[in-house]
Amino acid sequence: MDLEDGGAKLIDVARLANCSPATVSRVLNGNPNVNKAVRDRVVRAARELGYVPNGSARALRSTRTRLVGAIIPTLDHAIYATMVDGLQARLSEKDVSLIINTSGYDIDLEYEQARLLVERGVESVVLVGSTHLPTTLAMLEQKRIEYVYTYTSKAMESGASVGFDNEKAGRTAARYLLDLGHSQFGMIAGITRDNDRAAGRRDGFLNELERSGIDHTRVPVVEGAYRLDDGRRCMLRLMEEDRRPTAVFCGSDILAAGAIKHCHAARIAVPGEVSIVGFDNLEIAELTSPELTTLEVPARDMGRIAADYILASPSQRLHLRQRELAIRLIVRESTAPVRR
Amino acid sequence: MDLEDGGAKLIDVARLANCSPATVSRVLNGNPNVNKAVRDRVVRAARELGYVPNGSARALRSTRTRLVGAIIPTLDHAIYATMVDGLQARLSEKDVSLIINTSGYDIDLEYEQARLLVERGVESVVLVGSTHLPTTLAMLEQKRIEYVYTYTSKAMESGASVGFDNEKAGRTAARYLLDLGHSQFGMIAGITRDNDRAAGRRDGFLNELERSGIDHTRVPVVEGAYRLDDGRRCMLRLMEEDRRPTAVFCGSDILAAGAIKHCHAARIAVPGEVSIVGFDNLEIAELTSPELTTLEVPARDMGRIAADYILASPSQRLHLRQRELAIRLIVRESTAPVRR
DNA sequence: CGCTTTTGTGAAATCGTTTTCACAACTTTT
DNA sequence: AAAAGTTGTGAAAACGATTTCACAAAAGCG
Repeated sequence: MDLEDGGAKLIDVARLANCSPATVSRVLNGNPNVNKAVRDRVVRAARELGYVPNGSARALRSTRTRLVGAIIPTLDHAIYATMVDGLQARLSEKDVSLIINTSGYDIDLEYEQARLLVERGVESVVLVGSTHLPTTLAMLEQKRIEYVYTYTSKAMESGASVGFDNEKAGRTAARYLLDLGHSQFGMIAGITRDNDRAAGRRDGFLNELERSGIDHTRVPVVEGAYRLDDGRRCMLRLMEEDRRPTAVFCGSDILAAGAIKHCHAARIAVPGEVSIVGFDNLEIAELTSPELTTLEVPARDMGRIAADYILASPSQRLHLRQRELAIRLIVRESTAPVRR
Repeated sequence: MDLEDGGAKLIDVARLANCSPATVSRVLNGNPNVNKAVRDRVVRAARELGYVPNGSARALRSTRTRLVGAIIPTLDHAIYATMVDGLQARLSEKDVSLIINTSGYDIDLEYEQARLLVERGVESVVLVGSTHLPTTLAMLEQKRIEYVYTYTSKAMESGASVGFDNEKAGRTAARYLLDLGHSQFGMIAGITRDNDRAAGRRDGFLNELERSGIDHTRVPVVEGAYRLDDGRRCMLRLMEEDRRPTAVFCGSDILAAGAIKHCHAARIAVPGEVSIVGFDNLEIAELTSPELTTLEVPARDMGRIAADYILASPSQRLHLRQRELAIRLIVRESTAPVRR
C-alpha cells in the first residue's frame, strides 16, 4: 500500500476500479443507476485505497457543504452547552457538522463570527435570542442562509424560532409568588443589555406584579452576571432596602444559588424570611439547601428541535418556523407562603 | 445594488476594480506587492459588492482550511464545555473555526466523527484522553493531521498532549486523606471503561494507599456515571460495607455532591463521620454543604493551550508537544481529621 | 547610459469533485 | 421489425478561488 502524500483521490479510485470518475462519484453518492458489479468494484477500490473524499472540492462543485454554524454567548453556562449538545447530536446523525462560536453576549463580535461562518459556507445558523445587528441578519438573508433563533419565541419577520416566552416565564414566577401571599418583591436579573431574554423575564415579572396593583417602580431590580458571586452581592443589595423583599425572583439558578449563599452567611432564613425562585433548573437547583424552586428551561429540546428544523426540507420547514416550548415551574423548598 | 442570487464573486470584484482576479486575490490575502491605489480600489469594490469569499474554493486551491475539529465525550459536563470554550475563544482570534463533535465516551463513534472531520479537511483535531481506536490515530497520521490529547499528560509516541497526570491526582487525594489519619477508604469512580482518566484517578488513589500499607483489594470502589443520582446511589453502597469508610474519594464533583446528598438523607455527618473529596472544582463545589474539598482541573487552560499548540508553526510545536499542567488541592469543609 | 534587479500585474493552469450532456446498448411498445 | 424508451457509462465543463509563470515598467547600479 502506497504511503502517498495526501492520500488517494477520486480519480485513483476510478483507475483502480477501471471506470470513469463520474461513475465513482455516482457510487459514492448513492446514485442508483450504477451496475451492481461496477458498484462493488468501486466500493472495494475506495476501501483499498483508504479513499476519503475532499469535502472542499465536493462543496465547491455541489454548493452543499452540510455545515451548520451556531453562535452562542458562552459554553460556560450549562443551558447553552446543553442546547449545543442536543443540536450537535441530532445534526451529526445526518452527517452534518457544527461549527460553534461564542460571542460573549457581544453582538458586534457576533457579526464578525457570522461573517466567517458565511465564508465557510454554512447552510444554516443557530442564534440565541432575538437581539442581533441588522447587518448580521441582512447578510444571512442576502446569502440565503437559514437561521434559527433559540431561547425566544417572539414571532420574527424572518428566520425560524424555537424557544419559549421569557415574559410569560417572568409572569409565571410573579403569579406563583403572589399566590403565596407575598407583597414585597425584589429581583436579581441577568445583565439586560443586548439580552432580550434577561430583559423579557424582568419585564414579565414586573408587569404581572403591576397587574396585581403593585407599583413596579418600587420593586428593586439589580443586575448581575451569571456567577455565584454576583448572586451573593445582588442579594446583599436587595436586603439593604428599606423594605426588605420577602420574595426574590432570580434570572438564573446561578444567581439564585448565590443569593441563597448570602442568606446563609447573613443568617436570613430561606424560605422563612425570604422566598427565592430561580430560572433554568440546572443541576445545581438540587444542591442548594433548601433546594431551589425554579423554572425549567428545555435547553436540550431547543437544540434538538432547531436541528430538526435545519434538517427539514424547505417544504416541511414552513410548518416548523415557529415553535414555542412550554416552561415548567418546579416547586422545591426555597419558596413558602408569606409569613405574617 | 444588485440582489443577485449567490452574491458577488471574486471576478466581479476584479471587474469593478478594473484589475485581474489574481490581483484581487492578492489584496484579499494581504500580499504586500500591490500598488496602494489598486489595493484601495479593490477593497472598495469588495465592500460595495458585499463580497464574501467562497471558503470551499479557497480551501480547495490553497489546501488550507483553517478548520479544527474537536471530539469530546459530551458538552453536558462543565469541564469539557469549559475546555471547548477556551479552545474556541483562542482559535477564533485567529479566524480558525472549530467543528465540534460529542462522542458520548464511545470510541467507535469517535472514529466515525474523526472520519467526517478528515473529510471536511480539518488541519488539527483535539481529542480527550488517551484511549482511542488505533485506526483513528492511523487515519489522522496518514492524512498528516495534527492531533492533541487533552486531560492527559501521558507521553504518547505521536501527537501532542496538554493535560495533567490523573494518577498523580489520585495519589494526591490519597495522600491528603492519609495525612488526616484515615485508614478506612472508599472510592466512587467514574465509569472506567474506555476512560483512561477515570481509571487513572482510581489507580493512583489505590496505589498510594497500598504504598502506605493498605491492602487495596479491601478498598471498595464503585463506579457511577457523572450524575448526582449515581453519586447518591454509590455512596449508599459504600455505606453498606461491613467496615464503613471514613474517607471517600470521588472521581468528580458531581458524584461527590450526590454522595453528600446521600449523607444528608441518611443523617451521616460530613465531615464528622465521613470525609469526602471531589474532583474538578466545578462551581457546585461551593454549593454543597459542607463545601467540597476537591482537586482543581485547569479545564479552560487546557483548551487555550491546545489552541496555542495548534496555532503554532511546525517549528514552534516541537517545544510544545508535551505540556503537563498542575492540579491543585482545594481544601474546603468536606474533609476533616479522622475521629477517634 | 546600458544592464541587471525589483515591483506590479495579468493569463492561464490548477485544486478534486459533481454535473451535464451525449451516446451506445438493451428493453419495451406498437 | 421499426420506433420509442431505459439504463449504464464516459468525456468534458464547471464550481471559485489561488498559484505559477511570464513580462512590462520602474528602479538601482557601475
